Amino acid sequence: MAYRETEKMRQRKARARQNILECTQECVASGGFRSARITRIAGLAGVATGTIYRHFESREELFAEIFRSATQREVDKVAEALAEPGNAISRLEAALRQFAERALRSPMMAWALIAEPVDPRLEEERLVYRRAYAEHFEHAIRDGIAEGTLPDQDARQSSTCLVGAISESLVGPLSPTLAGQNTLSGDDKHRLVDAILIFCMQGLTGTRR
Amino acid sequence: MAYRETEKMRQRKARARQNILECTQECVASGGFRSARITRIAGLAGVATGTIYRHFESREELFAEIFRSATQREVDKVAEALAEPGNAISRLEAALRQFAERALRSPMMAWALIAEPVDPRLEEERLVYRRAYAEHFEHAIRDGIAEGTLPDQDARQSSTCLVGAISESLVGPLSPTLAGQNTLSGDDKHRLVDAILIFCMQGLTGTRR
DNA sequence: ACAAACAATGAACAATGATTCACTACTTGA
DNA sequence: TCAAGTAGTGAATCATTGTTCATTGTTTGT
Repeated sequence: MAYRETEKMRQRKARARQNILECTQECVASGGFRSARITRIAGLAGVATGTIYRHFESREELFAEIFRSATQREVDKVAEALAEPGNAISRLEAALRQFAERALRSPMMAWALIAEPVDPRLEEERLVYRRAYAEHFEHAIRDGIAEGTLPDQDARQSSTCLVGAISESLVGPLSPTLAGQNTLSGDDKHRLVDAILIFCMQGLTGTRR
Repeated sequence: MAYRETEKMRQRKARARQNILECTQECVASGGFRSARITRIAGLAGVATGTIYRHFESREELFAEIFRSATQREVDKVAEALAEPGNAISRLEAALRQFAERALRSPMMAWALIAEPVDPRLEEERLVYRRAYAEHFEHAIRDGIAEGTLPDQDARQSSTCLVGAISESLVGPLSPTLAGQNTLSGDDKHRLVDAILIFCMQGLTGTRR
Protein backbone atom coordinates (compact mmCIF):
# COMPACT_ATOMS: atom_id res chain seq x y z
CA MET A 1 0.00 0.00 0.00
CA ALA A 2 1.16 3.56 -0.40
CA TYR A 3 -1.18 6.52 -0.45
CA ARG A 4 -3.54 6.98 2.45
CA GLU A 5 -5.61 10.16 2.90
CA THR A 6 -3.89 12.21 5.55
CA GLU A 7 -5.12 15.07 7.68
CA LYS A 8 -3.17 17.55 5.61
CA MET A 9 -4.89 16.40 2.45
CA ARG A 10 -8.28 16.39 4.09
CA GLN A 11 -7.76 20.00 5.06
CA ARG A 12 -6.49 20.99 1.65
CA LYS A 13 -9.53 19.45 0.07
CA ALA A 14 -11.78 21.15 2.57
CA ARG A 15 -10.12 24.45 1.77
CA ALA A 16 -10.51 23.90 -1.96
CA ARG A 17 -14.16 23.07 -1.48
CA GLN A 18 -14.67 26.08 0.69
CA ASN A 19 -12.96 28.25 -1.88
CA ILE A 20 -15.30 27.01 -4.58
CA LEU A 21 -18.26 27.72 -2.37
CA GLU A 22 -17.08 31.23 -1.68
CA CYS A 23 -16.43 31.98 -5.31
CA THR A 24 -19.82 30.63 -6.24
CA GLN A 25 -21.42 32.83 -3.65
CA GLU A 26 -19.53 35.80 -5.03
CA CYS A 27 -20.73 34.91 -8.50
CA VAL A 28 -24.33 34.61 -7.37
CA ALA A 29 -24.11 37.80 -5.35
CA SER A 30 -22.96 39.65 -8.42
CA GLY A 31 -25.37 38.31 -11.01
CA GLY A 32 -27.72 35.71 -9.60
CA PHE A 33 -27.74 31.96 -10.11
CA ARG A 34 -28.46 32.00 -13.76
CA SER A 35 -25.33 33.88 -14.66
CA ALA A 36 -23.13 31.77 -12.41
CA ARG A 37 -21.73 29.45 -15.06
CA ILE A 38 -19.46 26.63 -14.10
CA THR A 39 -16.68 28.06 -16.23
CA ARG A 40 -16.96 31.43 -14.55
CA ILE A 41 -16.96 29.91 -11.10
CA ALA A 42 -13.98 27.75 -12.00
CA GLY A 43 -12.19 30.78 -13.38
CA LEU A 44 -12.81 32.77 -10.22
CA ALA A 45 -11.72 29.90 -8.03
CA GLY A 46 -8.64 29.28 -10.11
CA VAL A 47 -9.43 25.64 -10.80
CA ALA A 48 -10.52 23.59 -13.79
CA THR A 49 -14.17 22.92 -14.40
CA GLY A 50 -13.63 19.26 -13.71
CA THR A 51 -12.38 20.08 -10.25
CA ILE A 52 -15.76 21.48 -9.33
CA TYR A 53 -17.17 18.05 -9.94
CA ARG A 54 -14.69 16.44 -7.59
CA HIS A 55 -16.22 18.49 -4.82
CA PHE A 56 -19.85 18.69 -5.83
CA GLU A 57 -22.24 16.27 -7.39
CA SER A 58 -23.52 18.80 -9.89
CA ARG A 59 -24.08 22.46 -10.48
CA GLU A 60 -27.54 22.09 -9.00
CA GLU A 61 -26.13 20.57 -5.84
CA LEU A 62 -23.52 23.30 -5.56
CA PHE A 63 -26.23 25.90 -5.93
CA ALA A 64 -28.41 24.15 -3.41
CA GLU A 65 -25.61 24.34 -0.89
CA ILE A 66 -25.06 28.04 -1.53
CA PHE A 67 -28.75 28.65 -1.33
CA ARG A 68 -29.12 26.81 1.94
CA SER A 69 -26.22 28.47 3.67
CA ALA A 70 -27.10 31.95 2.50
CA THR A 71 -30.76 31.58 3.37
CA GLN A 72 -30.07 29.88 6.67
CA ARG A 73 -27.95 32.87 7.60
CA GLU A 74 -30.95 35.12 7.01
CA VAL A 75 -33.34 32.85 8.82
CA ASP A 76 -30.96 32.86 11.76
CA LYS A 77 -30.87 36.63 11.81
CA VAL A 78 -34.64 36.72 11.94
CA ALA A 79 -34.65 34.11 14.68
CA GLU A 80 -32.12 36.14 16.64
CA ALA A 81 -34.22 39.26 16.40
CA LEU A 82 -37.22 37.29 17.60
CA ALA A 83 -35.23 35.94 20.52
CA GLU A 84 -34.44 39.37 21.94
CA PRO A 85 -36.21 40.46 25.07
CA GLY A 86 -39.41 42.43 24.69
CA ASN A 87 -43.00 41.79 23.80
CA ALA A 88 -44.04 39.97 20.65
CA ILE A 89 -44.92 43.15 18.80
CA SER A 90 -41.56 44.80 19.20
CA ARG A 91 -39.76 41.56 18.44
CA LEU A 92 -41.75 40.97 15.28
CA GLU A 93 -41.18 44.50 14.18
CA ALA A 94 -37.45 44.19 14.75
CA ALA A 95 -37.32 40.88 12.90
CA LEU A 96 -39.17 42.19 9.88
CA ARG A 97 -36.98 45.25 9.82
CA GLN A 98 -33.89 43.11 10.04
CA PHE A 99 -35.08 41.01 7.15
CA ALA A 100 -35.85 43.95 4.90
CA GLU A 101 -32.76 45.95 5.73
CA ARG A 102 -30.42 43.07 5.17
CA ALA A 103 -32.05 42.33 1.85
CA LEU A 104 -31.68 45.93 0.73
CA ARG A 105 -28.05 45.85 1.79
CA SER A 106 -27.27 42.95 -0.59
CA PRO A 107 -29.87 43.46 -3.27
CA MET A 108 -28.59 41.03 -5.87
CA MET A 109 -28.10 38.19 -3.45
CA ALA A 110 -31.46 38.88 -1.87
CA TRP A 111 -33.07 38.88 -5.27
CA ALA A 112 -31.40 35.59 -6.13
CA LEU A 113 -32.65 34.04 -2.92
CA ILE A 114 -36.15 35.51 -2.95
CA ALA A 115 -37.26 36.10 -6.49
CA GLU A 116 -34.88 34.97 -9.21
CA PRO A 117 -36.38 32.33 -11.45
CA VAL A 118 -34.56 29.14 -10.56
CA ASP A 119 -34.70 25.47 -11.37
CA PRO A 120 -37.34 23.36 -9.67
CA ARG A 121 -34.74 21.88 -7.35
CA LEU A 122 -33.87 25.28 -5.93
CA GLU A 123 -37.47 26.40 -6.00
CA GLU A 124 -38.23 23.55 -3.67
CA GLU A 125 -35.54 24.74 -1.28
CA ARG A 126 -37.03 28.17 -1.49
CA LEU A 127 -40.43 26.95 -0.43
CA VAL A 128 -38.83 25.17 2.50
CA TYR A 129 -37.15 28.32 3.68
CA ARG A 130 -40.20 30.47 3.21
CA ARG A 131 -41.92 28.08 5.52
CA ALA A 132 -38.99 28.41 7.90
CA TYR A 133 -39.39 32.18 8.07
CA ALA A 134 -43.11 31.80 8.48
CA GLU A 135 -42.68 29.35 11.31
CA HIS A 136 -40.50 31.72 13.27
CA PHE A 137 -43.02 34.49 12.80
CA GLU A 138 -45.83 32.13 13.65
CA HIS A 139 -44.24 31.27 16.94
CA ALA A 140 -43.84 34.90 17.87
CA ILE A 141 -47.44 35.61 16.91
CA ARG A 142 -48.59 32.85 19.22
CA ASP A 143 -46.49 34.42 21.96
CA GLY A 144 -48.21 37.70 21.31
CA ILE A 145 -51.64 36.14 21.50
CA ALA A 146 -50.72 34.37 24.70
CA GLU A 147 -49.35 37.49 26.34
CA GLY A 148 -52.30 39.50 25.16
CA THR A 149 -50.44 41.98 22.99
CA LEU A 150 -51.88 40.55 19.78
CA PRO A 151 -55.53 39.81 19.09
CA ASP A 152 -56.47 36.22 18.57
CA GLN A 153 -55.80 35.15 14.98
CA ASP A 154 -54.75 32.33 12.71
CA ALA A 155 -51.04 32.60 13.48
CA ARG A 156 -50.00 30.42 10.61
CA GLN A 157 -51.99 32.37 8.10
CA SER A 158 -50.80 35.69 9.42
CA SER A 159 -47.18 34.60 9.29
CA THR A 160 -47.56 33.50 5.69
CA CYS A 161 -49.04 36.87 4.83
CA LEU A 162 -46.14 38.61 6.54
CA VAL A 163 -43.65 36.71 4.41
CA GLY A 164 -45.63 37.48 1.29
CA ALA A 165 -46.14 41.14 2.02
CA ILE A 166 -42.51 41.79 2.78
CA SER A 167 -41.21 39.73 -0.12
CA GLU A 168 -43.50 41.37 -2.61
CA SER A 169 -42.58 44.79 -1.33
CA LEU A 170 -38.93 44.00 -1.85
CA VAL A 171 -39.18 42.32 -5.25
CA GLY A 172 -39.66 45.56 -7.13
CA PRO A 173 -36.78 47.42 -5.51
CA LEU A 174 -34.52 44.38 -5.66
CA SER A 175 -35.19 43.35 -9.23
CA PRO A 176 -32.02 43.88 -11.22
CA THR A 177 -33.24 46.45 -13.67
CA LEU A 178 -31.80 46.87 -17.11
CA ALA A 179 -29.03 49.36 -16.54
CA GLY A 180 -28.04 51.25 -13.42
CA GLN A 181 -30.17 50.17 -10.42
CA ASN A 182 -29.77 51.06 -6.79
CA THR A 183 -32.19 53.78 -7.66
CA LEU A 184 -32.98 53.66 -3.97
CA SER A 185 -31.13 56.11 -1.76
CA GLY A 186 -30.52 55.34 1.86
CA ASP A 187 -33.47 57.49 2.80
CA ASP A 188 -35.70 55.77 0.28
CA LYS A 189 -34.77 52.44 1.78
CA HIS A 190 -35.63 53.65 5.21
CA ARG A 191 -38.98 54.95 4.06
CA LEU A 192 -39.71 51.71 2.23
CA VAL A 193 -38.97 49.61 5.29
CA ASP A 194 -41.13 51.84 7.46
CA ALA A 195 -44.01 51.64 5.04
CA ILE A 196 -43.82 47.87 4.87
CA LEU A 197 -43.77 47.65 8.62
CA ILE A 198 -46.82 49.81 9.06
CA PHE A 199 -48.96 47.52 6.94
CA CYS A 200 -47.57 44.37 8.50
CA MET A 201 -47.93 45.51 12.05
CA GLN A 202 -51.41 46.74 11.43
CA GLY A 203 -52.25 43.44 9.82
CA LEU A 204 -51.12 41.76 13.01
CA THR A 205 -52.33 44.16 15.65
CA GLY A 206 -55.24 45.92 14.10
CA THR A 207 -53.88 49.29 15.12
CA ARG A 208 -51.63 51.89 13.62
CA ARG A 209 -48.61 52.33 15.78
CA MET B 1 -50.37 37.49 -60.89
CA ALA B 2 -52.22 34.62 -59.31
CA TYR B 3 -52.46 34.14 -55.58
CA ARG B 4 -53.75 37.00 -53.49
CA GLU B 5 -54.57 36.59 -49.80
CA THR B 6 -58.33 36.32 -49.58
CA GLU B 7 -60.71 36.72 -46.68
CA LYS B 8 -61.24 33.00 -46.49
CA MET B 9 -57.53 32.41 -46.09
CA ARG B 10 -57.19 35.18 -43.56
CA GLN B 11 -59.86 33.54 -41.47
CA ARG B 12 -58.37 30.12 -41.82
CA LYS B 13 -55.02 31.44 -40.64
CA ALA B 14 -56.68 33.25 -37.78
CA ARG B 15 -58.41 30.06 -36.79
CA ALA B 16 -55.18 28.11 -36.96
CA ARG B 17 -53.48 30.70 -34.83
CA GLN B 18 -56.29 30.68 -32.33
CA ASN B 19 -56.18 26.92 -32.21
CA ILE B 20 -52.50 26.98 -31.39
CA LEU B 21 -53.11 29.50 -28.66
CA GLU B 22 -55.84 27.38 -27.15
CA CYS B 23 -53.77 24.23 -27.23
CA THR B 24 -50.87 26.03 -25.65
CA GLN B 25 -53.11 27.28 -22.93
CA GLU B 26 -54.37 23.78 -22.37
CA CYS B 27 -50.78 22.57 -22.17
CA VAL B 28 -49.83 25.23 -19.68
CA ALA B 29 -52.95 24.66 -17.65
CA SER B 30 -52.08 21.01 -17.34
CA GLY B 31 -48.40 21.23 -16.52
CA GLY B 32 -47.11 24.77 -16.50
CA PHE B 33 -44.95 26.57 -19.00
CA ARG B 34 -41.90 24.47 -18.55
CA SER B 35 -43.55 21.28 -19.63
CA ALA B 36 -45.26 22.89 -22.61
CA ARG B 37 -42.81 21.80 -25.31
CA ILE B 38 -43.26 22.92 -28.84
CA THR B 39 -43.62 19.34 -29.98
CA ARG B 40 -46.36 18.68 -27.46
CA ILE B 41 -48.21 21.84 -28.39
CA ALA B 42 -47.90 21.01 -32.08
CA GLY B 43 -49.13 17.50 -31.38
CA LEU B 44 -52.17 18.76 -29.50
CA ALA B 45 -52.93 21.31 -32.18
CA GLY B 46 -52.53 18.74 -34.93
CA VAL B 47 -49.91 20.73 -36.82
CA ALA B 48 -46.20 20.45 -37.47
CA THR B 49 -43.73 22.24 -35.25
CA GLY B 50 -42.75 24.50 -38.09
CA THR B 51 -46.31 25.71 -38.38
CA ILE B 52 -46.10 27.18 -34.92
CA TYR B 53 -43.37 29.44 -36.21
CA ARG B 54 -45.53 30.67 -39.06
CA HIS B 55 -47.87 32.11 -36.48
CA PHE B 56 -45.51 33.09 -33.67
CA GLU B 57 -42.07 34.61 -33.59
CA SER B 58 -40.81 32.14 -31.03
CA ARG B 59 -41.85 29.95 -28.15
CA GLU B 60 -41.18 32.83 -25.79
CA GLU B 61 -43.46 35.09 -27.77
CA LEU B 62 -46.17 32.45 -27.84
CA PHE B 63 -45.89 32.05 -24.09
CA ALA B 64 -45.92 35.78 -23.58
CA GLU B 65 -49.19 35.97 -25.45
CA ILE B 66 -50.73 33.19 -23.40
CA PHE B 67 -49.44 34.78 -20.25
CA ARG B 68 -50.83 38.17 -21.12
CA SER B 69 -54.26 36.98 -22.10
CA ALA B 70 -54.64 34.67 -19.13
CA THR B 71 -53.41 37.23 -16.65
CA GLN B 72 -55.37 40.05 -18.20
CA ARG B 73 -58.48 37.97 -17.74
CA GLU B 74 -57.72 37.77 -14.03
CA VAL B 75 -56.88 41.43 -13.74
CA ASP B 76 -60.17 42.22 -15.43
CA LYS B 77 -62.07 40.10 -12.96
CA VAL B 78 -60.45 41.97 -10.11
CA ALA B 79 -61.22 45.26 -11.78
CA GLU B 80 -64.84 44.20 -12.24
CA ALA B 81 -65.19 43.32 -8.59
CA LEU B 82 -63.73 46.68 -7.68
CA ALA B 83 -66.18 48.44 -9.97
CA GLU B 84 -69.26 47.06 -8.23
CA PRO B 85 -71.28 49.41 -6.12
CA GLY B 86 -70.46 49.63 -2.43
CA ASN B 87 -67.83 51.13 -0.23
CA ALA B 88 -64.13 50.54 -0.74
CA ILE B 89 -63.88 47.93 1.98
CA SER B 90 -66.53 45.65 0.61
CA ARG B 91 -65.25 46.09 -2.94
CA LEU B 92 -61.69 45.28 -1.93
CA GLU B 93 -62.84 42.27 -0.02
CA ALA B 94 -64.84 41.02 -2.97
CA ALA B 95 -61.92 41.57 -5.32
CA LEU B 96 -59.45 39.70 -3.15
CA ARG B 97 -61.89 36.88 -2.72
CA GLN B 98 -62.46 36.74 -6.44
CA PHE B 99 -58.74 36.54 -7.04
CA ALA B 100 -58.13 33.78 -4.56
CA GLU B 101 -61.15 31.71 -5.47
CA ARG B 102 -60.41 31.80 -9.16
CA ALA B 103 -56.84 30.80 -8.53
CA LEU B 104 -57.90 27.85 -6.42
CA ARG B 105 -60.33 26.81 -9.13
CA SER B 106 -57.53 26.48 -11.72
CA PRO B 107 -54.58 25.66 -9.52
CA MET B 108 -52.07 24.67 -12.16
CA MET B 109 -52.74 27.65 -14.37
CA ALA B 110 -52.69 29.96 -11.39
CA TRP B 111 -49.39 28.48 -10.28
CA ALA B 112 -47.95 28.93 -13.74
CA LEU B 113 -49.03 32.56 -13.78
CA ILE B 114 -48.09 33.42 -10.22
CA ALA B 115 -45.22 31.27 -9.08
CA GLU B 116 -43.76 28.94 -11.67
CA PRO B 117 -40.12 29.67 -12.41
CA VAL B 118 -40.10 31.16 -15.88
CA ASP B 119 -37.68 32.77 -18.26
CA PRO B 120 -36.69 36.37 -17.69
CA ARG B 121 -38.93 37.50 -20.53
CA LEU B 122 -42.02 36.10 -18.85
CA GLU B 123 -40.82 37.17 -15.44
CA GLU B 124 -40.85 40.69 -16.71
CA GLU B 125 -44.44 40.32 -17.84
CA ARG B 126 -45.23 38.95 -14.45
CA LEU B 127 -43.85 42.01 -12.72
CA VAL B 128 -45.92 44.20 -15.00
CA TYR B 129 -49.09 42.38 -14.10
CA ARG B 130 -48.35 42.33 -10.41
CA ARG B 131 -48.12 46.07 -10.68
CA ALA B 132 -51.41 46.05 -12.57
CA TYR B 133 -53.17 44.24 -9.74
CA ALA B 134 -51.56 46.54 -7.23
CA GLU B 135 -52.67 49.61 -9.11
CA HIS B 136 -56.28 48.52 -9.09
CA PHE B 137 -56.11 47.88 -5.39
CA GLU B 138 -54.31 51.12 -4.86
CA HIS B 139 -57.05 53.03 -6.55
CA ALA B 140 -59.71 51.43 -4.38
CA ILE B 141 -57.66 52.13 -1.27
CA ARG B 142 -57.51 55.79 -2.20
CA ASP B 143 -61.27 55.73 -2.64
CA GLY B 144 -61.58 54.29 0.82
CA ILE B 145 -59.38 56.95 2.32
CA ALA B 146 -61.32 59.66 0.52
CA GLU B 147 -64.69 58.34 1.63
CA GLY B 148 -63.42 57.85 5.16
CA THR B 149 -63.88 54.09 5.36
CA LEU B 150 -60.13 53.44 5.40
CA PRO B 151 -57.59 55.18 7.59
CA ASP B 152 -55.00 57.30 5.86
CA GLN B 153 -52.13 55.17 4.57
CA ASP B 154 -49.56 54.72 1.84
CA ALA B 155 -51.97 53.28 -0.70
CA ARG B 156 -49.27 52.09 -3.00
CA GLN B 157 -47.43 50.26 -0.29
CA SER B 158 -50.57 48.71 1.09
CA SER B 159 -51.62 47.50 -2.32
CA THR B 160 -48.24 45.88 -2.87
CA CYS B 161 -48.56 44.12 0.46
CA LEU B 162 -51.99 42.87 -0.48
CA VAL B 163 -50.65 41.32 -3.66
CA GLY B 164 -47.80 39.76 -1.75
CA ALA B 165 -49.88 38.44 1.09
CA ILE B 166 -52.43 36.81 -1.14
CA SER B 167 -49.89 35.40 -3.56
CA GLU B 168 -47.76 33.93 -0.83
CA SER B 169 -50.79 32.41 0.81
CA LEU B 170 -51.71 30.73 -2.42
CA VAL B 171 -48.26 29.52 -3.48
CA GLY B 172 -48.18 26.69 -0.98
CA PRO B 173 -51.63 25.32 -1.82
CA LEU B 174 -51.10 25.82 -5.55
CA SER B 175 -47.63 24.34 -5.85
CA PRO B 176 -47.86 21.17 -7.87
CA THR B 177 -46.68 18.70 -5.28
CA LEU B 178 -44.97 15.47 -6.15
CA ALA B 179 -47.90 13.11 -6.48
CA GLY B 180 -51.59 13.65 -5.96
CA GLN B 181 -52.35 17.27 -4.97
CA ASN B 182 -55.65 19.00 -4.59
CA THR B 183 -55.21 18.06 -0.99
CA LEU B 184 -57.54 20.98 -0.39
CA SER B 185 -61.21 20.17 -0.04
CA GLY B 186 -63.81 22.73 -0.94
CA ASP B 187 -64.19 23.57 2.72
CA ASP B 188 -60.44 23.95 3.13
CA LYS B 189 -60.40 26.37 0.27
CA HIS B 190 -63.14 28.40 1.80
CA ARG B 191 -61.36 28.55 5.12
CA LEU B 192 -58.11 29.51 3.43
CA VAL B 193 -59.72 32.37 1.55
CA ASP B 194 -61.41 33.61 4.70
CA ALA B 195 -58.17 33.53 6.65
CA ILE B 196 -56.32 35.45 3.96
CA LEU B 197 -59.04 38.04 3.88
CA ILE B 198 -58.99 38.59 7.60
CA PHE B 199 -55.32 39.51 7.59
CA CYS B 200 -55.59 41.63 4.49
CA MET B 201 -58.61 43.56 5.61
CA GLN B 202 -57.14 44.15 9.00
CA GLY B 203 -53.94 45.34 7.36
CA LEU B 204 -56.03 47.84 5.47
CA THR B 205 -58.60 48.86 8.03
CA GLY B 206 -56.97 48.23 11.35
CA THR B 207 -59.98 46.34 12.61
CA ARG B 208 -61.16 42.77 12.61
CA ARG B 209 -64.36 42.55 10.75
C1' DA C 1 -55.41 23.91 -66.64
C1' DC C 2 -51.70 26.70 -65.24
C1' DA C 3 -48.35 29.37 -62.84
C1' DA C 4 -47.56 32.35 -59.13
C1' DA C 5 -47.70 32.93 -54.34
C1' DC C 6 -48.14 31.22 -50.21
C1' DA C 7 -48.96 27.72 -46.15
C1' DA C 8 -47.58 23.54 -44.03
C1' DT C 9 -44.31 20.14 -43.12
C1' DG C 10 -40.84 17.74 -40.20
C1' DA C 11 -36.22 16.06 -40.43
C1' DA C 12 -31.99 18.16 -39.82
C1' DC C 13 -29.62 21.75 -37.52
C1' DA C 14 -27.69 24.87 -33.99
C1' DA C 15 -26.55 26.59 -29.71
C1' DT C 16 -25.80 26.32 -25.20
C1' DG C 17 -23.39 24.67 -21.26
C1' DA C 18 -23.21 21.04 -17.99
C1' DT C 19 -20.71 16.92 -17.45
C1' DT C 20 -17.31 13.34 -18.40
C1' DC C 21 -12.95 10.94 -18.55
C1' DA C 22 -8.38 9.72 -20.23
C1' DC C 23 -4.51 11.72 -18.76
C1' DT C 24 -1.05 14.30 -15.89
C1' DA C 25 0.81 15.67 -11.54
C1' DC C 26 0.90 15.02 -6.71
C1' DT C 27 1.09 12.74 -2.22
C1' DT C 28 2.09 8.95 0.63
C1' DG C 29 4.33 5.07 3.07
C1' DA C 30 7.78 1.64 2.44
C1' DT D 1 13.29 6.12 -5.09
C1' DC D 2 9.27 3.57 -6.18
C1' DA D 3 4.59 2.10 -6.79
C1' DA D 4 -0.02 2.76 -5.48
C1' DG D 5 -3.59 5.79 -5.05
C1' DT D 6 -5.68 10.26 -5.41
C1' DA D 7 -6.53 15.15 -6.94
C1' DG D 8 -6.57 18.17 -10.79
C1' DT D 9 -7.13 19.09 -15.64
C1' DG D 10 -9.77 20.80 -19.70
C1' DA D 11 -10.83 19.43 -24.34
C1' DA D 12 -14.28 16.57 -26.04
C1' DT D 13 -18.80 14.84 -25.45
C1' DC D 14 -23.61 14.79 -24.55
C1' DA D 15 -28.19 16.09 -24.09
C1' DT D 16 -31.83 18.89 -24.71
C1' DT D 17 -34.96 21.58 -27.48
C1' DG D 18 -35.98 25.53 -29.96
C1' DT D 19 -35.58 26.87 -34.65
C1' DT D 20 -34.69 26.62 -39.64
C1' DC D 21 -35.53 25.70 -44.45
C1' DA D 22 -35.77 22.83 -48.65
C1' DT D 23 -39.61 20.44 -50.07
C1' DT D 24 -44.48 19.39 -50.70
C1' DG D 25 -49.26 20.63 -50.98
C1' DT D 26 -52.94 24.44 -51.55
C1' DT D 27 -55.15 28.37 -53.04
C1' DT D 28 -56.00 31.90 -56.39
C1' DG D 29 -56.89 34.56 -60.65
C1' DT D 30 -56.60 34.10 -65.54
